[in-house]
Order: sequence, then structure tokens, then C-alpha cells
Amino acid sequence: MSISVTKRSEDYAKWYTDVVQKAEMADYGPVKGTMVIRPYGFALWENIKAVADRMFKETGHVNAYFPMFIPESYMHKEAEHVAGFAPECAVVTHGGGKKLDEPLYIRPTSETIIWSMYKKWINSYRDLPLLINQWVNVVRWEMRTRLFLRTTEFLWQEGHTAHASFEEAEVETRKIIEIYRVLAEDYMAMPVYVGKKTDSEKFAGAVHTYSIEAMMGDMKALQSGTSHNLGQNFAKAFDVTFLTRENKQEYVYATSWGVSTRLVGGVIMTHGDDKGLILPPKIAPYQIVIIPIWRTDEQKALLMEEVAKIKLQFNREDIRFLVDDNDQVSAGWKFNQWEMKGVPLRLEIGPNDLEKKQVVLVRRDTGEKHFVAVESLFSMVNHLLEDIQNSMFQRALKFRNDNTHEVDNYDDFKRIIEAGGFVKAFWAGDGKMEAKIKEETKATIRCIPFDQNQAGACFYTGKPADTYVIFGKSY
RNA sequence: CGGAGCGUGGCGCAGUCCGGCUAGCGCACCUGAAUGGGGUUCAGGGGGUCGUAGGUUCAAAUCCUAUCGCUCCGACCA
Repeated sequence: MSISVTKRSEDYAKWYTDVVQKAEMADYGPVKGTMVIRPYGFALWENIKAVADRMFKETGHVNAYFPMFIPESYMHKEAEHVAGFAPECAVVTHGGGKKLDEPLYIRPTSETIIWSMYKKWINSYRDLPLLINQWVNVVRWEMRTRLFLRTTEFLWQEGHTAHASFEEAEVETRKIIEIYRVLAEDYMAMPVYVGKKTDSEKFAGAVHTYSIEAMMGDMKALQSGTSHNLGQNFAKAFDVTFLTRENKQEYVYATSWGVSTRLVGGVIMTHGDDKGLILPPKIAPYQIVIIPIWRTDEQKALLMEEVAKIKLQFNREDIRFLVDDNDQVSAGWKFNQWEMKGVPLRLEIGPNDLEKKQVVLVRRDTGEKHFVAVESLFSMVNHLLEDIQNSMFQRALKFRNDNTHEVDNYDDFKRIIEAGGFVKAFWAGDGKMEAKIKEETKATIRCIPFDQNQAGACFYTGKPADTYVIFGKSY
């Protein structure tokens, strides 16, 4: 392993792939576009997953599992859906050495198979709402792939709910996008714009789509989670009706929503620096790495006694830690290694500290060193972890806000997009204009934020507009 | 699919233009010693037949043909 990564300022894309590999997050799989998620990267994903899963369950959702093989005919039942997904599907044509009568699509998303089952399970308003989520892999045969951000196969959760009214489905859709916002901002320390997608950017088969949009270190946008109100589109396609309280047949209202392993890429690109990853304490696989430093065996024995006490305390307090007592590499090596891996706090303890009854704590985000008396170690660690979490969010928020510019004309728009950053502007244009802007600048409307309170003139058409939108170049 | 680049020990590369001794370097790995609070040093050592197939030649990593694969840039996308 070489000793450093490409600088972000030199080549951001290269920096990203360097970091992913050198921090042992992931590696390329043998099939084009596939990725092996290595233990350290998977641990991060598991922590993100645990938070999301808890929030889903707290809001009444349950987990299940649906098959990955989807009959070809199912894919064709919803017109927009097939147009959106069929071209990028992997299809199984043979099984057991024989050609199959009907090709099987490997799920790119599971609306079709799930709604074919919901048809069986939903008869009455008493069966609603149905709130099911699954944590699975999906496959999309993308042209261009990037570790975590866009891989041929990826892991995600997909929630699929069924409701008795459009309004109820709408409440669900909004509830979930709020959960995603909390996940991104409060746990991943990744600030997001939350809002609605324009028609041209919405999900294939949705009435409308909400998303959270984050700004990465290169000022490009990462769509980090989506929640769709599907209306009755899938219920109609799969003929899923229920009997209302008034004894009338009505089509069921649906939602679907998901976040994926892309979030891992989001964490990396929101916080990382030229030394590697910086992970938010709340989701870091290890919140603190303990590095004992010794010369002689006697020193080591004494140190490990002290370390054992620290371990006990950390275990009791549910602090995720790792003791790196590997004596094959130098302390300096370990410092660099764990900085690459983004562990929020480092604890150094050596003979000198033992004598002074202290330890050294070093923050990954600021590099700041603290000499801490052993008896106040735990409270200090807790305090620092909390402070790191908060200041990581604040720093990311400031970066995003500093690089989000308001404009009132197309020239300024082009200048800012060209230089890099988001544009916040009043908008009264249509889909055609959106497409034209995309063609000319590569920027798209990331979302129409929920949070709207003023009116102004559209930067593009000059017409009065009561909503502003966020534009950016996206991943 | 269009454009560019690259396939040489585990990883990263040099050598290829202008064929020629036992294919070289850094990292990693193994042995030993000294070191150990910011990627430690010295000594010794193991491992590759040059993506694959075919051709030219006395001689091919190097030239020719075909083929496979990967990465990056564009259109598509969580």
C-alpha cells in the first residue's frame, strides 16, 4: 500500500476511489461494476442500517423478504415503470440447464413483485395500511459505475406501503422523507435539502417523488434518499382493490421509498480530507482507537493493565473502541492508518502518560490534542464524541451554504454552475426548459424544497414565481 | 454505445517507440538484529514468462493480427 491518497484538489474522483480502497471500505469485484464491501465498509453500512431500521420500526413498519426473480410479464404491467427500468435489468434466461419459458428479471426494485402479492393479501380497508420494508440487494445494469455511488448490484432498503386514501399515502411519503432527513443530518452529519422532485426527475411510475439532496466535497449533488407517492398506479397495474367501509371497491394507494449503500459514498465525500475518511461518531465502526505505546515488556505489562481498565469502562458505557496493540508496526504507522480509516478519536497511552496518570486524546476532524486525566477520561470522551458529531455537521452545513448561491438571471446561473456549487433560484419554467438547461449546463433541479416562504421572479423566464428550487450537477 | 488509457510477481509501475545476456524497481511478504510518542533502519531471502490466442523472426514483454478484460471521460441512473 502506498502511503497517501491523491489530493482532493488535484483529482476529486481519484481521491474518492483511493480513499475507498485504502481505508479498506470496498474493492472491485470480478464482474464489471460490482463491488466487494469489505468488513470496515460493511460495519459502517450496518450502523447506518441499524439507525434507519429502528426508525422504520418505531413508525410501525415491519420487515419481510420478497424473491429477487421477477417474471418478465410483471415488469410490463406498469407502463412508465417498464420504460424506466427494463433497459437496465439483468435477465435470467436459463435455469437447470434449460431455457426458461419466461425470462426472469433480477429485481431492479420490487414494486411489481410486491404488488402482485399485495393483491392476495389486501381485501378490505381492515387490511390497511400495510407497512412492509425489506433490506435486500438489487441489480441495475448501469453504464458507468463508481464504488458505492453507482454499482451494478447494490444493497438498500425498500419500503412498500399500501393505504386506503391518497392523503394517507401522502402522509406516509412525507413521514419517510423526514426519517431520511434525520438519518442524514443527525446521524451521518450530512446536511440535506429536502423537497419534491420535478416531473422529469421523479420515479418511473410515481405521482410524485420527494428526495433528500446532499452536497459533496466537490460541490456536486448526491441524491441520497427518495420517497414516492405512487398513487393508484401500481394498484391499477396489479389490480389491487379493497372494500371500503361503505362497501365500495377502490384501488389501493401506494408508496415506496429507499436508501442504499450510496449513503456510504455520501459520508465519505461529505467529510473526508486529504488524510482519508472522517467518520461521524454516531455511525463510525470504531468511535475511538486506543494505541498503547511501549518499549520494554515491563512497560507493556503495566500499560495493558491500564488499558484493561479503560476497556472495561468503555464496554460498560457502550463506546465502540478498538485496541491496536499490534507490535509489528510503529505508532506513527498506526496514527496514519487510523486517520485514513476516519476513526473520530484516538487515545494514545505510553509510559510517560502512565506516570502522570493521563492519556492523550486526538480528534480526527481537527487534529486537536487533549491531555486528559485518567479519572475524567470517560466524560471527556463522551464530550468530544458529541462535539465532533456536531461540528462535523456544522462544518458540512457551512460548506454547503457557502456554495449555494442565489441568482436571478441565467448568466449568473451558468457562471456559478460552471464554477461549482448549487444554485437557489425562483423558478416558473417547465420540463422543456429544464431539459434545455440540463443540456447547456449539465445542471438539473435537485428538488423543490418544502421550506418555501417567499415569492420572486423566475431567473429563467422572468415570470412571477412563488417557489424556489435547488439546481446542481449531480452524481 | 462513442472517446481516451491500461493489462508485466499480491499491489503500484519501468522496460515496448528503435526486438537480443539469468525481465527490473518501489511497496507488501519471509528471516535476523537494532528501533519504537507521527508512515523506523540495516542485512539477508522467496515469488513473475510479461491478459489470451495466433503470426513474423535465428531471437518477441517489445513487431503484426485477432480476442478478452479493466479504469477514466460522455449519454442513463439510487
